[in-house]
Amino acid sequence: MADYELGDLQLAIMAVLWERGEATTNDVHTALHPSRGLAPTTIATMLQKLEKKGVVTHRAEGRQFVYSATIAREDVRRSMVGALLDRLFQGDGTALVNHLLEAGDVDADELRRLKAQIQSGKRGRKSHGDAR
Amino acid sequence: MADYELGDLQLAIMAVLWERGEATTNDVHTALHPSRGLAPTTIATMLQKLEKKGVVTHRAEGRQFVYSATIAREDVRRSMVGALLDRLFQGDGTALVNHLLEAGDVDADELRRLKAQIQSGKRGRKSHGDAR
DNA sequence: GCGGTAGAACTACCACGGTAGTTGTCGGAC
DNA sequence: GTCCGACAACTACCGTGGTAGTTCTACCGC
Repeated sequence: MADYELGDLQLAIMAVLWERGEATTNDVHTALHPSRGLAPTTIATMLQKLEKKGVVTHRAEGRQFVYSATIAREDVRRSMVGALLDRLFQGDGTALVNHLLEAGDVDADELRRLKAQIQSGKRGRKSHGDAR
Repeated sequence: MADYELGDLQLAIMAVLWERGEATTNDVHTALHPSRGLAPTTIATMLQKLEKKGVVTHRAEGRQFVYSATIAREDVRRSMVGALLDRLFQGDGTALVNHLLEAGDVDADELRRLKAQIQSGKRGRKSHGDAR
């Protein structure tokens, strides 16, 4: 059930991988450069660290490495949100939703919409046993 | 607008301070010992680090220090939830609520309750312009 | 064939959370 | 007055995210 705790840059990199399926070091660097302006070696190093950690793998394609995530975004979200929930809200999810409302990160309308969506069947199971 | 990023132990300590208003090193240690079994010096060191960071202050009472938080729980929540939101959900609060539902951290009933509560007036101000 | 270049590998560093031992000090008990 | 105990201060150390320079290597073009 692993407990993933990724840092900021790590998540940014993972995001690229999740969005594209796979990407070379260069792809990731290019994608992140505008917003972070990091050296390519920094990305490469991070990718290596992520690999040592087991959350990404690579495959060689000619001279370059093509990386891809080995864990699902959902899994990371689950574990990180869970950790935050425990640490900051003593595990009380409702308190978090409440906070989100207070902070204006979601508004009541969206909540309403969400609720409606839920009731319209799409819900019921609780099979989040795992995945991939 | 400060950006608080506290670690696990740090939050546990802050939680004690927030709950009690103030507490001595020993109080904190005693409160946390059952769950974490840490050495008293560890707590003391952490308290010092938190103080250097500016999130707690102390007042001497006899020969011991009585610590108290200088920042509100809400502020920490705001900044940490905000960071998580950006990093993991690209800032989409609704996606987080959705995740919470999927993960079973809140259920639709609670959401309904929350929504009802909101509509019944308790809401309205949205003064999260800042604070202290 | 040779040199340049692209990209991986290796190494290094800093900051900081977390953990704790050691030392210093001050006040209270005898 | 002296010694002990409580507690703060100082110092240290590890792991890891983040950052990047330097080195190594292999391919490509001339």
